[in-house]
Amino acid sequence: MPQDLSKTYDPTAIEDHWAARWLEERIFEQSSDSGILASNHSMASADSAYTLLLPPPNVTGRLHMGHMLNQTEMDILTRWQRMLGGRRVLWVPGTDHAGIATQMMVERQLTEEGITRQQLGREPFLERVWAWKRLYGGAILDQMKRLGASVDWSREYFTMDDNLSHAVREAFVRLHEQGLIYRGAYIVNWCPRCQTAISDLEVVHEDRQGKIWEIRYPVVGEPGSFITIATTRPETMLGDVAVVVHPEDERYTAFHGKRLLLPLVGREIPVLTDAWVSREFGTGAVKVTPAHDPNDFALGQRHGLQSINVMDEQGRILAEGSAYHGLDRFPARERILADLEAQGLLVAARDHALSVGICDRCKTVVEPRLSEQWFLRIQPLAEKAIAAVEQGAIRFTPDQYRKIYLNWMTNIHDWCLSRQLWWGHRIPAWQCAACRQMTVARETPIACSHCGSAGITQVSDVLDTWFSSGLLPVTVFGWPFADGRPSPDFSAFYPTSLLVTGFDILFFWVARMIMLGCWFSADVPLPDGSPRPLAETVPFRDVYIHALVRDAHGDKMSKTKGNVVDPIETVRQYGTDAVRFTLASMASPGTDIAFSVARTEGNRAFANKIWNAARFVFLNINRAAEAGIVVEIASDGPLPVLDAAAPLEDRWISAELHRTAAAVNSSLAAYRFDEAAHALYSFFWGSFCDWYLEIVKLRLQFANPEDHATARTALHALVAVFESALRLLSPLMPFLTEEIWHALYDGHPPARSIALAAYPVAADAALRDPSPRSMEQVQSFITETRALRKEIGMEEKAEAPVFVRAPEALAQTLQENAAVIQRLARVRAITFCNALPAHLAARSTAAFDLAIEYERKVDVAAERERLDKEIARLEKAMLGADRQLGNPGFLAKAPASVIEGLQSQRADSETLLAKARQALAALSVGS
RNA sequence: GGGCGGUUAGCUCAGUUGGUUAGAGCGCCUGCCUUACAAGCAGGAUGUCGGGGGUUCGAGUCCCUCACUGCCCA
Repeated sequence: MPQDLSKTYDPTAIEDHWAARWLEERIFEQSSDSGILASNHSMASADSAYTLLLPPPNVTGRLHMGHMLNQTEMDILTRWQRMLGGRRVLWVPGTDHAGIATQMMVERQLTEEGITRQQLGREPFLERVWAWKRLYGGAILDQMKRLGASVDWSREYFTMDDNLSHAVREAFVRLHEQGLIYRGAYIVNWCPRCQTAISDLEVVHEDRQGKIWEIRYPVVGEPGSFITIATTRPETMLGDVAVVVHPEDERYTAFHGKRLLLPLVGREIPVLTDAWVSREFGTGAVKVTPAHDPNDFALGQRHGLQSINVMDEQGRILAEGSAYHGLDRFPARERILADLEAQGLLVAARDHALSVGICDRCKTVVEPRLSEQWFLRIQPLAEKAIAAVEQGAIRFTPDQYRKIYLNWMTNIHDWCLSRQLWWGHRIPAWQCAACRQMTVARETPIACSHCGSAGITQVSDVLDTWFSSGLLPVTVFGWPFADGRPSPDFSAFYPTSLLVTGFDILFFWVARMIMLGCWFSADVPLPDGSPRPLAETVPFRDVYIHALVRDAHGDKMSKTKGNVVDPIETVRQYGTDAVRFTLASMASPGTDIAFSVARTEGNRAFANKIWNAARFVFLNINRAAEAGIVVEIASDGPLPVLDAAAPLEDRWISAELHRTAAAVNSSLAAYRFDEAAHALYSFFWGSFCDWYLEIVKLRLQFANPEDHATARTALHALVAVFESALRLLSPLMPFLTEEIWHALYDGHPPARSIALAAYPVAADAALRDPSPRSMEQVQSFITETRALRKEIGMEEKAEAPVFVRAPEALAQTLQENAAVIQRLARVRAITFCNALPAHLAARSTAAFDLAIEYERKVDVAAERERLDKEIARLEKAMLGADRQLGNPGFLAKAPASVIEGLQSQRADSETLLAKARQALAALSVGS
């Protein structure tokens, strides 16, 4: 006897329980060399595994809707694959140390205590960060656990773990040995607040209203003569080393070779010519500040100019002895402008729209800054990464991201790897105090490799966080290998099957994983010992890029707008299953998700519907038991296929279930989570609950022993279909289905979890069953009868005789299902006749006419309006059909099926039109 | 400046390689506590598929163009 379910569906009660149980029972753990596969292969291979890496959330993070969407999609796919069987399924979780973000959290703490990290010192500071991580770093994974993500928690990693840190060092040293890492002074994006270099990708551009100033630079030795330059950044003039004009700009030909006196500074600078200068922009004369602008830097290189740095790490002016020294860059600008104006050198200030670089993390205006950094020569890696995608070894869904990826990858710049932070993987390079050379080594060296001096110190920079996360697909499976032989995990799980992520980290992470994965796995032999071809070096074979989760109106969620929907809060209100189902049902590839609470509410109602269907099933199992009937619950085997002798509704619902299974399986294979969700929704609600349960009630009679055989068959089919449908729904609503499934088996299910049961797969025989046709006819008759009842104002509970005119075959089907019709349409007797009795309220379809014997209270005006509309619609349809059918081109070229379809539709329209006109006439007579 | 999307019911979105009279959820209107479910049941209304032009026997779907809108890159 199944366990009782509470009267109302309470998601939190069941979800907390199962989330904890799944963890305790460790049902999602997967080893590399054993598992569910009963195979003879001695050597594991990645093709027999379905593997995903969770995009590691920042250790500082809290779960947001984007995470939940991402994890819902991965969880649906892994649960689905796990249930399908045949492959070892592994989903690996972990967190990212998130250099800047984490360092900021701890620095904020220090600020409250009134100290700086510099005062604290590097080692004690790192201790603080680790302490912070131990205390708060697990929050986001705890949230994941509550949501029931079917990851293998035994494999949880943190990017600063010893083994992963060791791998990062190995990767850096190898790249250095391969001559791909170099160090040099270049212009980088510098955040004066974070006080570190940041990558191009971490700079967001904002269009702002700024100004362009025109400033006179006097010509040396020619009083009264000057060039007027135009600039948007006057404060950098302190570092000017030249003024350039276009060589063919006739306005400035006379100035070629002259020298100018740099205002406020008094330094002499040359006038140079370079075709890079745009004659149209500003005055056509540009000041050159190589230390503070990437274009100027390039120009300075071409012309052999000196670079003068006039700003410190915090964006303050660096000009010893000048009045501006120590001023922040923005007040300094005002001061400089004022001074220029006082000297009569500021000739114009115009409004000018410009794009300003902002630090993505702290929103500070980024400063282009000349500094010593470590770079990765990216071209050789990019070539492999391009080839892998062009060869189709990595597929993007939606495909448009392939183009975006290739476009970025072909225009890629060398990667600045160094960050001026303390929290992260410290660069394994030591500088010699004696010879200034760098020693790059796997193990901490004791002496300079160039001059042998013991006076070496490790560079203070750490590596870009994305360097370590880019290595994850190889490092989580054990690379580098201790004995040079690939680890069992690597052989079993690399390449991984799929990466699910958002487009926002396409370049940050996806592209870098492809580059680093292809690079470092290239010399790892395949499990059979053969060399690894490019297609097998990829970190994943498929990339599914999902969209952004927005608010219900399609606006981006943001704290300032106050429209952020907290997933955990929403889950508390509606249940994880409802939120998951909502996200899945809206996850159409390439389209952002407008997350709606109303829709979530609707999906909680869906969960509630299934809950109550389960209660109905259980109620009947219990009633049967009281009558001495024990129902054997169909095991978790394949879907039931019913033969022709079975009752129509059983065959119909079985066929519907098979169709749904086919739809869900093919939809999930194509990442169409929305289609899978819709198929399940309409099956459970539209078919199973609305029709099947109502019909099967007729046969579930346990009072009289003579009904028991019928009831037993009905109950058996009901339970079999319901149990299979639960398995079909399980990947999308794991908690609800787990709870009901266990209850159905009264706590003794055939597997520890429904997630370990078999996934339903459609059988061709069931898909070919013609029974749905007859069932649809019965449904259509019931629906028309109900509509007619409403039309004539019949009370809900009233029953009345009904008359039917229908072709022989249809009449027979209706006759066979008379009991069903009587109950669902609430009619008394059904009389079949050749002509309907006159003056009864009637309705027609192309297939049949029906009339109800009831004192009609027809709203004549409303009915006339309905018929008028109907007639207009049919006339239009007829016209359209006639136009096409009268067109020789159509008849000659269109497929026969289309022509036949249109002809029969035209015939139907014609019949209906005649009936509608007749009804309209009768209405006039009757009123 | 370069590139990529989007525009379908009141709202948020589906709509496969062009093919019969364009769908869903929510919302709305009407009537019902019909013993699984009022988080429910039954019935109902709602679209010149952004505008214009073209290709085709046939266009929401393909092409051109305009408008509006979003994103990415520089």
